[in-house]
Amino acid sequence: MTWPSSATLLAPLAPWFDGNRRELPWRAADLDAAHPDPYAVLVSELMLQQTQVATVLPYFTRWMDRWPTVEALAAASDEEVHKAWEGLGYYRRARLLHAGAKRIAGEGWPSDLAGLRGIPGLGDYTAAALAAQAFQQPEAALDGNAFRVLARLLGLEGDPRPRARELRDWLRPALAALGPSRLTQALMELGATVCAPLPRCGGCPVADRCAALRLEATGRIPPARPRAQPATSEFWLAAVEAEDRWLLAEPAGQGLLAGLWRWPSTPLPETGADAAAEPIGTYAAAELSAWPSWTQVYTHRRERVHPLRIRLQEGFDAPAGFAWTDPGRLGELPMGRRDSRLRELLPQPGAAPLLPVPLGLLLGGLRRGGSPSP
DNA sequence: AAGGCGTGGGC
DNA sequence: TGCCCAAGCCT
Repeated sequence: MTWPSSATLLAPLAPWFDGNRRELPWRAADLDAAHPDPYAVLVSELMLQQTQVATVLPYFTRWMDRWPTVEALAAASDEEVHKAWEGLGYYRRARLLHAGAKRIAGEGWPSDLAGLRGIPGLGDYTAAALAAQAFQQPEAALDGNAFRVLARLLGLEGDPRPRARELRDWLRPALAALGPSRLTQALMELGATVCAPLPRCGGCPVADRCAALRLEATGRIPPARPRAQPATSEFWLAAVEAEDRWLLAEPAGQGLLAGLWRWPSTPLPETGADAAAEPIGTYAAAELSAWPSWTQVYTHRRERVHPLRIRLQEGFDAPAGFAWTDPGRLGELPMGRRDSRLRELLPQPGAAPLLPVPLGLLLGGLRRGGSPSP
């Protein structure tokens, strides 16, 4: 089918956005000029990948306060970058942003979309978002919001993402006519606040021309994406203390919780396994206590976490991949939510464990240099 | 190219 | 409680 002209169809979005936009710290006041701080846009875009605005706001403010320029970020250490990202999730973004800042600090900003696309962490969407919002180039940034808005307006059945090239070509005249930065942000803002998965069409400036609304198909367009719900597995998560130091797994280079410090952990033994009965032996735990468990949800895993504190009378050499850590440094280490949650529990009194603790398994594995598990 | 990668909010 | 989703990217 033939679509109407993008500039005509989307024209009401420009005045709507000028009158309804949220004030966000990375947004330029003047939407018709080049952005005064492309670095701010870069930081915000990386933080906003798969993350809601409300979650990002405090992180963004702290980040820009600490590293106000791309050069400042380039000079930061990996550990402090991860610490500043702590709790935000998808930590690879922090490493990619750090790497991207180093490149930009050394080589300057790329002048076009292809150059931006080559910066670590910038995919099709983010590179175009930067080109449009920071540099006023008529590049179409299609994120989940834009895909949803355009799919509904045009009445596209099925997943709109495979039609990205087609949609970008169609969108280009409207970007030039309405302003690249303005239209890019208007599309996303409309998707985030009005044309949400559950839409509020009463407040929509383009409801009069929306194919999905006309067809009463906003519930079907775009279609929801199927997701697998993995089974839950159970783990002990152990704060092991000896001679006033804590045993921690050092950051891994890849995989779940890469770049972050973790407490030792081990799966709960199968019911009836011998491990639970294994003697503590020479480890001589002076104190053993537990806190209530919780369910830790990741994208592709669910863990039932049983937090535990073990104080030993004597230490032992940290196995490969582990390190004994001074209490004063504990708070400086970047951790994921699971591990920071146990760190926060430490000052609180625990109780006697309700489940049999496989101390032999856990400590034996550690003493033999078992690989750190996430 | 399908799956891995975190966390919190809304309903 | 459980399920869906969120300004995606990388391999």
